[in-house]
Amino acid sequence: MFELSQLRCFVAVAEELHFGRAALRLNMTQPPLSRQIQILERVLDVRLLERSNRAVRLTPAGQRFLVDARHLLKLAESAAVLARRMASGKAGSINIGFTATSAYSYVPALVAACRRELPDVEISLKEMVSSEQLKRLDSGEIDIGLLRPPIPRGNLDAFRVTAEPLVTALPGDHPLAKAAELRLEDLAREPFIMYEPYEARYFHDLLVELFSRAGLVPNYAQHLAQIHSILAMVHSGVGVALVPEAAANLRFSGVVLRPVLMQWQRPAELFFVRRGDNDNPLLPVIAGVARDLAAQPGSIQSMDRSIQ
Amino acid sequence: MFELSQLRCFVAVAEELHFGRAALRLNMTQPPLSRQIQILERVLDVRLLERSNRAVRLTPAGQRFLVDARHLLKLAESAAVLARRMASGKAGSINIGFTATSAYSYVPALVAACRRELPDVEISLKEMVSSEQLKRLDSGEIDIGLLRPPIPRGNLDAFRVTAEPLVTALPGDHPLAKAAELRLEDLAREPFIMYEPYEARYFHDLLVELFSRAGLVPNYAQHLAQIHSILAMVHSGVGVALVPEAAANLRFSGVVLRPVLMQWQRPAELFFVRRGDNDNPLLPVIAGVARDLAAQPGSIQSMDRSIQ
DNA sequence: TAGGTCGATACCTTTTTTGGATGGATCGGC
DNA sequence: GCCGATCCATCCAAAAAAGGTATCGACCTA
Repeated sequence: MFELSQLRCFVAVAEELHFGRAALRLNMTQPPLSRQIQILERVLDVRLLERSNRAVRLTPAGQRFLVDARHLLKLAESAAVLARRMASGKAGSINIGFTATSAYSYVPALVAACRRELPDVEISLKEMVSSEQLKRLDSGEIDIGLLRPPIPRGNLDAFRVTAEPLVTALPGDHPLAKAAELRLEDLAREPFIMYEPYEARYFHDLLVELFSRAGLVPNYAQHLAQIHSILAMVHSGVGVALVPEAAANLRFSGVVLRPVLMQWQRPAELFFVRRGDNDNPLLPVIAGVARDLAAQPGSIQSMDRSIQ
Repeated sequence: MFELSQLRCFVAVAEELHFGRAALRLNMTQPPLSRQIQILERVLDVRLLERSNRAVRLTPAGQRFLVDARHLLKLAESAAVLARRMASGKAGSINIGFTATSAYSYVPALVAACRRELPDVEISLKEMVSSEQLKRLDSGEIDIGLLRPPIPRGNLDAFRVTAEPLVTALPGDHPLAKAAELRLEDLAREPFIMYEPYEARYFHDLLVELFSRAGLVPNYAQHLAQIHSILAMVHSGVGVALVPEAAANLRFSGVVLRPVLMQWQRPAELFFVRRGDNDNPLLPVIAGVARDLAAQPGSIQSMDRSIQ
């Protein structure tokens, strides 16, 4: 089979229709160029150029082959460029897992930043609970997890990307909505909408500890896993709830969010997690983007901080 | 830039994930194979394979490059195949000029035969008068001319493909239509529709000589260039005409064709003409098809010989 | 017919590639 | 934990390929 260097020789001769000038262009002398063309013709078993001692011209097969040769050279070049881009993490594809709640704050910001800074990167997003993400990280089905603690020891690299305070969600016409700030004790007296202990284990355990440390026993009206379901219940007057601040992005009409005073506080944390031995060259680049984004909290935790 | 041989090396290693086996497949030993891969990686400035001393695996960039490498090799192969096919005259494109009258008989048969025997050949047909064809043959705009005599001396190769008798065209209700066969003298007494002396010079000159040799002076009712126009005039009762037998293919209703007895006969001839120095490899192949077709007259001169 | 042009060829030099031998690292069995 | 096996990388001498100079031979021009 022929080689790409021979194609370059052929294209030069076909364009110059003159071996001497083509050789000049290729930074070589005429005899080896003649030989390369001969080898190419012998390998193909096709006469590509008609050399009539006074003029060089393309045969019909040569004309056709010239098109293909140019095409091949162009493809080879772009394959090299693409490989370099992928190796440097400027292109490629990556699978990201995220929790349902992170979709209200961090995930859109991360995706937007990646689209802006890495336009040729294909990001595929999959919503799944934290434990599922850990499993899929291990199996390699996702490259990045955006998940809640706890993060098990092992070959996982992780860093925190958001830490949001919890705020109270209550119906707009609720008496407590008039206050600018609530205390945890106020909530314990109201019917309280709680997180599911399994599907929303992180928030469930967080609130359990919160109330337990404050010595309060809330009045659970309902258990739900999804924040939007919880806000819908609040809206219907079923009770009040504690939700991460980014829930403001849902703009649930008729529901107001109020800061809540607590003795013992712990923010809702989201971690960027990846396997230490994942060699996808995009990973360090996207991790950098994710870290930069986490460093400027204003733009992340809540895309619109006005709490109505 | 890299070479195709290096792509073949890379594909083999990527598929075997084992340098030794890949080298075996490539009919070489392992050390040069290792080096070729290293050269490829250095040229690209991209790590394609992760060699962990116990296992070989593709990096993400390598995975992507493998796709492109396979694609390039496939394209190179098909470019070579196509060049060979074109050189052998099994593929390619050819420009054919033809006269208006030949479109009723020989041209469709030739095109059909080419499509059948040379399915990958692209035939472009251009109708033009014989003199125009000679000009375009000379300039290289057409490769083949299907034209009427005379054919000038020069670097043209030509052979006759059809020789059709002239037949009389007359209205179905004409008194002479009852006869199975007419004599030329019968026609000289009728209003006669004649060919244009310039645009249809061949037929004009042919008929002029015909009548002159028979010592007849026809009564010219009208001069026209195109056979279908002439038949339309016959249909309208403007007069009678002499047309090549293949005009039967037009199936002009209300017009009948009758053989005509002549002392001095000359058929309407059509020639396949090409430049001697045209190196289109399709030419000899198509000339062969054309010659074969000419050798079986039944299928050509008239696709439907029944003269109504 | 002499001089110039241009691709092919001959021949030599340089570079590249090849393949056997070997090195070094890792894994598995005992 | 040692030993042998496996496997890729490296070294080196030999072979092959490519490149360069000089020259040939055909052809065109003057």
